[in-house]
Amino acid sequence: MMVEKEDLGLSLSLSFPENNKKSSPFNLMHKNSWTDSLFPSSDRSSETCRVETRTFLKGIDVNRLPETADADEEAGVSSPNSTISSVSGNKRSEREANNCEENETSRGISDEEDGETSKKKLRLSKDQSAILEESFKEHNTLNPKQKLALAKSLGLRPRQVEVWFQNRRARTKLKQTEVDCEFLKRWYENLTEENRRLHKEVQELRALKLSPQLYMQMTPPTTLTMCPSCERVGPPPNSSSSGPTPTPMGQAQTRPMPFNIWANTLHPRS
DNA sequence: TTTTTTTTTGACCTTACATCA
DNA sequence: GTTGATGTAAGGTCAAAAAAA
Repeated sequence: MMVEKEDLGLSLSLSFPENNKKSSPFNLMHKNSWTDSLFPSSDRSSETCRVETRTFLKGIDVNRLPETADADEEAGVSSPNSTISSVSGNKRSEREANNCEENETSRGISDEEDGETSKKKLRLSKDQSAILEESFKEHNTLNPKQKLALAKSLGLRPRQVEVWFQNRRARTKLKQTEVDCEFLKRWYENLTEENRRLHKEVQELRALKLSPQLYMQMTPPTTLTMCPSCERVGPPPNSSSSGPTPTPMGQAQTRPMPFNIWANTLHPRS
């Protein structure tokens, strides 16, 4: 039984660094992956095969093109728009069935072994995922050579690597959007609170102005200084408050607004 | 332990865009 | 400059598998 779940989930934060720095259609007849040629035994168990693959992969620089990118693999590079996948009118289910067959063959699972259940979806192994993740950290896109090399080193088809990267980019972006959204939400809440507080302060000041005697005896409830160059309201000389957190009445409240609110909190966008 | 629900993820489709001959 | 072929990014979707309830 294959239970290889690992938390390779996307982890994004408000302050993560910018660390990141795509076939012919599936050749369904081309079922011999390099894994097969490496591990030709037909009755080898999939686990044994994975262990050996793992051993083999140790020390492989997945971003380095292997010395010989064989012509068959090159021909196997596909794009999502490859003519056969989108024009030939293949039914999805047919393709998936065929792909599965191919995948399992490349993972060392024979057809006889899987029999009727050959429609099972491929699940990348822990090591394959880890290597893909590592590679993604270095480059979130792959040129054809990198894709080919990575596919070869992982025993996958270039198309699979391509798809993995496409999904990874999409899901990273989605996750980042959620983070951005959460940040904006908190920002909005703080602004709302600050606005409410300032309104209240204005009301109090107006009330005081109506009674001049009292007004003259009062110390200013708020001491604000204005930056002459940028014309932003800055903190008073003794203020220790920072950020948009609400402060009690009578204390200075400042919220320096950077030009780009993401600048110090989120990754720079391209 | 079994069943149901939710989440994850591999794969695909479509559209838009860029590049090249 | 135009056109067709090709490749990729991005957004959306589906569905199998795994995890959680």
